[in-house]
Amino acid sequence: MLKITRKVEYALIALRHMQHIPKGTVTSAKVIAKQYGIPQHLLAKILQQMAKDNVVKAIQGPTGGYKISADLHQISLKDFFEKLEGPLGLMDCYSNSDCMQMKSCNILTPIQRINQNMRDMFSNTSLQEITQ
Amino acid sequence: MLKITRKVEYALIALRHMQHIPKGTVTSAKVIAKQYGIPQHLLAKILQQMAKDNVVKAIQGPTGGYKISADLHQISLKDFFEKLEGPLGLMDCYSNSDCMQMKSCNILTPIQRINQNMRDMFSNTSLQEITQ
DNA sequence: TTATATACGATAAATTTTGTCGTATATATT
DNA sequence: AATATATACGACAAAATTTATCGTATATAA
Repeated sequence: MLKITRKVEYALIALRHMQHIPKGTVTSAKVIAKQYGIPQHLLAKILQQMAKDNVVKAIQGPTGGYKISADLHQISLKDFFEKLEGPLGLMDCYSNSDCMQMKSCNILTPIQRINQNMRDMFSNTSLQEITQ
Repeated sequence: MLKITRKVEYALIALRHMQHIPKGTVTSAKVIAKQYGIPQHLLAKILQQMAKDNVVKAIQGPTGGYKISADLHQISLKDFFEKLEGPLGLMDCYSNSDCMQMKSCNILTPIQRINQNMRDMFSNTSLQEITQ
């Protein structure tokens, strides 16, 4: 429970890697995958998704790869997580709301408080802080 | 990602229920399960685990059931979560440490900071606050 | 032209979560 | 004493989610 997924983990590893090489340099999914022991194809897909989300920029062809294109100071961890994994909530009822137990549930309000605390925490942390 | 499990959810629902009935009253797993639409057998097991953890007390036989036995002010949400689900960490490397990528991992330190924030947050919230 | 990279949908494997079943034991009630 | 109802608990099964693989298409530098 309360775990981040490998998807997010791999994304963070890749970002941190790219942040620590000369600016503008391009790195391929293959190189990163090898260096950190990540399944190459899987990492590629994650990078592709980050490219769609305008976090990184993809360059095709040989000598191609990815480089960071966003200002990581401007992206909160919450936004980043939600780009990759969808709405952030301790329970599904915050995104789904088709829970059958809705009317009888007695912990909705209290859980909402914890949930908000968690969201605030991730909102107040920038991607930059993690990958720096 | 970052979800609590139904196990924890059911446990909280049961606790909150017991907190809102006359003190000393006993409630059976069956009654709670029916009222909140929870699988009875599953809830029973969770209550049994909480009994082992001295959060609730079990009374056997007909007219038996469970009642809260601990001072919920004294139990942090972190401790409660860990009683039910084991060590709390964003990633397995905090409890396992047999991760093959340990030496090449570049996000260990940064993730540790987030992890600590999360643990602090749950340490500073009592079960009472949630179930009151 | 070739080699190497991204793009992306389909599918499979693995893991974790969630739920069920059967049997044993305790005990209040009749 | 017999019965009904509750907890106790291990084994197992179903479901859901996460993680990984595969195949094919496209872009582009050399």
